[in-house]
Amino acid sequence: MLNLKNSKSEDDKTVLRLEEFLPYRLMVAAEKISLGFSKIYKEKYDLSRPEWRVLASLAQFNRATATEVGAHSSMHKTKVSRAVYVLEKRKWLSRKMDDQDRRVEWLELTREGKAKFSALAKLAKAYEAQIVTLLGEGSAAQLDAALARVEAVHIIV
Amino acid sequence: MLNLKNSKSEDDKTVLRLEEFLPYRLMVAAEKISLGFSKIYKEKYDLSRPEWRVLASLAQFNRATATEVGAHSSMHKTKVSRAVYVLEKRKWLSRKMDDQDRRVEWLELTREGKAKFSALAKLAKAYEAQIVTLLGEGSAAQLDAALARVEAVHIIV
DNA sequence: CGCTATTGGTTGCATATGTAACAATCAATT
DNA sequence: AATTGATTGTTACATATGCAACCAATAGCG
Repeated sequence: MLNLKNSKSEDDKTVLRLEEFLPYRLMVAAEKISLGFSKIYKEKYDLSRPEWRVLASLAQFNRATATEVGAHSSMHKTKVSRAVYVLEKRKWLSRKMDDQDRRVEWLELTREGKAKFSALAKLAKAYEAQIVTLLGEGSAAQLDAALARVEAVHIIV
Repeated sequence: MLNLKNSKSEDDKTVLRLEEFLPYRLMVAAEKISLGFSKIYKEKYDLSRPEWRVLASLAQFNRATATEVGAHSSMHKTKVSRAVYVLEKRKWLSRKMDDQDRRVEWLELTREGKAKFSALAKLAKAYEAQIVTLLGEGSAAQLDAALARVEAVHIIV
């Protein structure tokens, strides 16, 4: 029998529709969802994304090293270093050298940094709630579950 | 996990866990999934992401303007412009001025460009298949459906 | 027509980023 | 103690990016 499937163009491995390609779709979706909130912290608090992430990490940890912040927020250490520098200049965080190991410095939000973060966290939750509403609870739960799977996956390449 | 319900102390609006925040999770997941494939086209074909997207778009359209490519691949026109320049230099695509409207130029992959894309498309499909396998068909379908919802949503901010 | 507005595409500039190299410090081994 | 290696964080450099300004060409409209 003839293999009719092979003659169909949809099976051709050399054809690919970008708008159906998972890495592309995920990236576009992520940029879309992130853009909305980044506008908020950029316009209202003049923060970059790395700065926002450092802020959020320190709010969680109370006290952490730059390495820990980077691990927690999936950022390269140079990004963390630069974001910390800016936040320190703005007096949203303070550094304190470790007594035992003088390579590490402990980062901590100042009172002002904590206050700013609290306000921002409210906006973040409201934004997230808006997204969930727009998606619908069902789709949001689906996305949540799918993301958990992606997070658990180990890609070898 | 998304906190869809109003539970106990976790619903303090001034507290936020970065690793549970949807925009963050989506972005990290997208970077993770995209990184694997970008390594392939960077290392094997010395392509940037914008270049890869232009290549894929032109392979689909056969013939398109830079504006069309940008719309199709979600890229700013300057990114498209620069990617087109590089691909033209490498003789992977050719430009031809429109006869009617001399502002627009039609882009088309050369024979070489098409050949390179065909090879790359195979790798792309294989990569995507690997991701689907790793996620499991169920989670992959979930992700697919959730992404479709995200794509359909209109964020107001 | 002739003026203005719009569109397609490029480029200058300032900013953001990753890589690699670096300084400083600590750990491990001899 | 001295040497070697690893770790923490910063910085110089090259590249990538978005924004705004720009040029060229067309469309709209009086």
